[in-house]
Amino acid sequence: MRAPSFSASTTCKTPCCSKVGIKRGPWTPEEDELLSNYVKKEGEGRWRTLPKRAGLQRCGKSCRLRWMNYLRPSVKRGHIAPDEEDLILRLHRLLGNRWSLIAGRIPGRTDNEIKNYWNTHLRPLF
DNA sequence: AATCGGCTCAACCGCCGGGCG
DNA sequence: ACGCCCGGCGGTTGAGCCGAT
Repeated sequence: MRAPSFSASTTCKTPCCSKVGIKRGPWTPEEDELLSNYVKKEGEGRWRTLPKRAGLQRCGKSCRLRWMNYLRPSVKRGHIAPDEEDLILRLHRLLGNRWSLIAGRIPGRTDNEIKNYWNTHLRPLF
């Protein structure tokens, strides 16, 4: 888990967290529920204004990331099977660090998950 | 039982390209 | 034709977990 090492107004320079009252860090089940329900009802997109509409104290990018990587029904989550690992290896040899391209060819896996898997399990082998 | 170090992985950041007014 | 804004991408971070000492 990550604590927002964040002092309200002075340090952060990025657009998405420069506003006070915008939450960062790990998502709670309540937030997941809010986001999940909203996107299922209204569809994906319009991320920047979504948090307000959904009643979330988050920036749009954070909502998008959370939905894309964890809440979307199509994401599989969990252990990478041997054939999936093999696919990742072959695709990476072919494409390099184009994680989203690789993810696009592995059903149910996200670019973030594949990138993590590569960095922690596979890259040390090279 | 307590501490230490390595690893995991959810979530962050900055940057960039494309679409749209 | 040309900025501006947004979403998408790749790289990076660090709290918490877990096994070793």
